[in-house]
Amino acid sequence: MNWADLDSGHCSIARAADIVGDRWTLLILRDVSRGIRRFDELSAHLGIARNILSARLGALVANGVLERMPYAEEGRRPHQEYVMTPRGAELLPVLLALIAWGDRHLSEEPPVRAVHNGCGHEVRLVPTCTAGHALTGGGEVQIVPGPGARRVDRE
Amino acid sequence: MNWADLDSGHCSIARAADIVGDRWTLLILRDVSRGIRRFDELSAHLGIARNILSARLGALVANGVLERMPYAEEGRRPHQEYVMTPRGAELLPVLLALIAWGDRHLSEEPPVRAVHNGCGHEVRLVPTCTAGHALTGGGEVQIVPGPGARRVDRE
DNA sequence: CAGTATCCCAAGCGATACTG
DNA sequence: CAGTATCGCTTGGGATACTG
Repeated sequence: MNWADLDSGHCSIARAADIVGDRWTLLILRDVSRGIRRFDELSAHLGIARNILSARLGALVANGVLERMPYAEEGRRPHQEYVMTPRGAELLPVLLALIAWGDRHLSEEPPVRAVHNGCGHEVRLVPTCTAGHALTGGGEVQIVPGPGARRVDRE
Repeated sequence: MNWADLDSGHCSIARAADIVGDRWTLLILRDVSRGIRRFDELSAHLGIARNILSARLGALVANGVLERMPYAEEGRRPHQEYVMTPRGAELLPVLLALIAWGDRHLSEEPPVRAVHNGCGHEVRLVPTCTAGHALTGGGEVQIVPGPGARRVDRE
């Protein structure tokens, strides 16, 4: 099989990157997942322009990653919040992987940590082979085409 | 502690996204990790403009993610290859996480798979708490500031 | 409070031509 | 083969003002 014939654009990485692969989206998801959920809070914390934030939130809602919900707590004015959908919550490993790499290679001390809600201990991503082997992480993994791979049309 | 006071820009996610968070870089790393390592091969497979590819490769080398190596196999003209550094190899979990999410939510059938070199079985990322709890993945993880977090200067 | 509406700039990108 | 050099377009993004 010729690797070079596999359509690069239909790869899951490419598709996922189309949704979360811009300068702000991952940071929005980080903030939402940590409890910053209102438009003005996000705007202030991220330092993002309001129109851009609006566009990003709209796209994330359209892609089913976030959901926009009206909140009405008693004694306060009602307001909107953006919350993770299940699909959005499943993006967490992406954030964890970036945190792990950034902590290890770009900082002396970790600026953020990921912790288990229950016990408060740190959470790591352990690459595990379905045959049960734990992978230590040095060139043991290879990315190969799956059943959904497409070939590029060529003559 | 006031979450909103933590400097969003010094987060590891933000720093990592500065390096890998553009439209092409993750795809370049995917290709390099799968054995597409020469300039023209990458250019052809990705469909990226040559000047952009040049810029991206240069940045990745500058950031210590890739290394540029001259290759001289006998019988063939010598050429250049880009190979993963150890630092680059540690980005693999990011790719795995994106693949997992994209496969699950953006495709019917997985266009790419990650497999263990030794046994050929699929590799998954299992979020694991250092206390030993395996996490099933529904809202059990929280992102919190670490020791290296900085506060924003405000009056 | 939660956005839209404008305006403008800069970066990213694609296409193409050229070079050691 | 492995890039660099230009050019021009298009998008992302910042700043600001405005609205229900």
